[in-house]
Amino acid sequence: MTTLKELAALLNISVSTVSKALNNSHEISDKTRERVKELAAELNYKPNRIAQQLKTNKTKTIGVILPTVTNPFFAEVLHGIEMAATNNDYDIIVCLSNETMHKEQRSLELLSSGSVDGFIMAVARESQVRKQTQHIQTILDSDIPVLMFDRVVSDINCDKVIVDDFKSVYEATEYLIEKEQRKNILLVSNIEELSVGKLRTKGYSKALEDYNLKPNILKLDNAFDVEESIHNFLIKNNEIDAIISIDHVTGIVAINMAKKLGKEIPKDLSVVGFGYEHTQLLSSPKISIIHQKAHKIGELSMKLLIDNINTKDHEWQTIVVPSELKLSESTK
Amino acid sequence: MTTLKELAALLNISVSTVSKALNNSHEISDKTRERVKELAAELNYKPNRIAQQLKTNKTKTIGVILPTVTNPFFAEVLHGIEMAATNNDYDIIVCLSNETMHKEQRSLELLSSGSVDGFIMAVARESQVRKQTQHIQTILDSDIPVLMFDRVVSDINCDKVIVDDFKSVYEATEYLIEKEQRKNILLVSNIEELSVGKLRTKGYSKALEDYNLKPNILKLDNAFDVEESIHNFLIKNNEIDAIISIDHVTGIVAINMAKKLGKEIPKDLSVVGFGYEHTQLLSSPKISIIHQKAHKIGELSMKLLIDNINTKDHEWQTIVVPSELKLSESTK
DNA sequence: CGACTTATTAAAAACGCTTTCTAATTAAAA
DNA sequence: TTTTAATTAGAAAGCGTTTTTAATAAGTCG
Repeated sequence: MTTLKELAALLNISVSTVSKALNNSHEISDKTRERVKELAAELNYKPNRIAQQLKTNKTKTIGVILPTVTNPFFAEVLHGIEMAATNNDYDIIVCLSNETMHKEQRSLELLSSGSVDGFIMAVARESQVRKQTQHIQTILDSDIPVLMFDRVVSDINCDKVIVDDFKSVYEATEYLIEKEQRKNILLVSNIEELSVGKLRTKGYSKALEDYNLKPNILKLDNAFDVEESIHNFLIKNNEIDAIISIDHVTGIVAINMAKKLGKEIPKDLSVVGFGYEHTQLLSSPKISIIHQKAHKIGELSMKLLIDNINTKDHEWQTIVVPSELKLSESTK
Repeated sequence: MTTLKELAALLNISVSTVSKALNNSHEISDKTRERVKELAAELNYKPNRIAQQLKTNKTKTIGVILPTVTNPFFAEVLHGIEMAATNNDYDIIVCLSNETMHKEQRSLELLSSGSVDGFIMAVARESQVRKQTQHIQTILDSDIPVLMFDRVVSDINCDKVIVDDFKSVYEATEYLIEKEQRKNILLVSNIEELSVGKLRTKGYSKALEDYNLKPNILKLDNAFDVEESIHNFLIKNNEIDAIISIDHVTGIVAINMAKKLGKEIPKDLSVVGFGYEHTQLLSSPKISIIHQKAHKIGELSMKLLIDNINTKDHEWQTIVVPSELKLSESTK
């Protein structure tokens, strides 16, 4: 690795001159600037980024802490984050909490000692369920900006990018009631424990309440056999004429189970799930989905955080990214 | 942020003593060590990692360059990489090439100037197709270790972790022929363009050849409507009694289309696809899959790279991670 | 022509840490 | 008491940059 020192020695000038020349300082004459740049190019000189970071106290790196990356939602968000980072000349250090608090805490602690300029995170399930988020507040207290997305802690003050979970499910439910005249709408969920799960369920409940219908919720968070659970439930509750799944698996399973019971979709039963573009291809008929703009969430998060970092008096914002109801073949 | 200097000043001792005390040097007496550690704990001192990295010339960070992370295979690999990294006290900086060469090159260049101790990468499609991999060789030439997984450049010498694409499909095909007496086996693919796609197809072709059966391949790389294509194909080729899908989508679609045509699975038709744990839940009957040990690939890659970094005379290795045929309900 | 800018380069300090080398103190040995 | 060894602490150099300050040469002006 070539260093400034080496360049300086070879050119018989001082280190500072070399540095300034490479950074196009006006203090340096055109002639020496040329000489320096020429040699630098020849020796393929690249400034050592660690040294720069130490000196400037800026890393141009963001710590990204995700519960998991095998969930397509987080994968898509990560994609958005990475793209926005690249566009702004930032790198990302990715840590996976695996939904545990101690891993989340460990990553925050480790990276907060100089490695990153800020954090983007979705809170681990454990931290959220046990309401233990002191470790996050600690980071904020030491003046490192944190942005939370999707899974958010309400009593921590920071930038947030969230999804309109309540509203999107409310509207999907409303659609089934108003446009399709459904009366017995079942909600299926395997994420009831999560804050987003609760919000989505509330959207559903509120809609049913507003239309004087009776709610029906099938919780599968710890179900041993999801297929069988749904299958049995549908047998016992034959009056069900619509299903809303608030995760990206149980909706498709519900379609399969309903078909198995001889139900015609969407004639006898409508199904709406959560999902992404290619999710729809995995069921027949193709499932109607509530599509979260995961990529956009990632992109916006990164932009907002960078803005926060570069602005003196940045004020906390909460951005809501609306989801889109993408109707397909599993609804009328 | 508390620094060594501050601690030293408060304790009225020198910076070097503080440093040594915190690092448990034998040169420091128990008494002062105690004093130092106590104050450090009180002020929540954490050594600045950037400074450490500059001083020691080790970052304990690995650059991970992936074509994408929305493909479940790479997501799973990333998960494995991250876990192994954590277990060995390493961080990862993740870059996505989006399958383009210039992004891949940019990331390599940027990170190679001090930011990481090594790279793990799967070559971008563009680099692979155009056979432009000089930028990777450049990194190796500057003595930064690189490990390639899955998508590999044969004429670059470095550690490699690959999948037995040919063999796994050969054996799955063989299984259908020998154990299930299938005679008309169709291969469905939407990744025919990729090197892995070609390898998998070869495994299928070879098996059919060895058993004197006639191959039947349905390419859907650019299909406008995957469902319809498969549906129509099955109508026109009613003799098909088994399907192998070499991606993680078309297998499930095939199951759905076959059911639509009144075929009973697996009685009339067996289906084997590629996939991961939760893929199986998305079809009914649950699809039998060739399961790539993506997580293991990631884990092994990281371990091997770290070994490379810490060993003086490390010799290049190529590790093959066998895939597993996970039979489920879509086969007899 | 001496004081005063201006342009250009060099020197030095600093970022926060590790580590080697040196110095001082104490205890043990002679 | 002197010598030697062991223990402990400090000073200083250095990692590769950036940036502030100082130095030198050259040009400007009254």
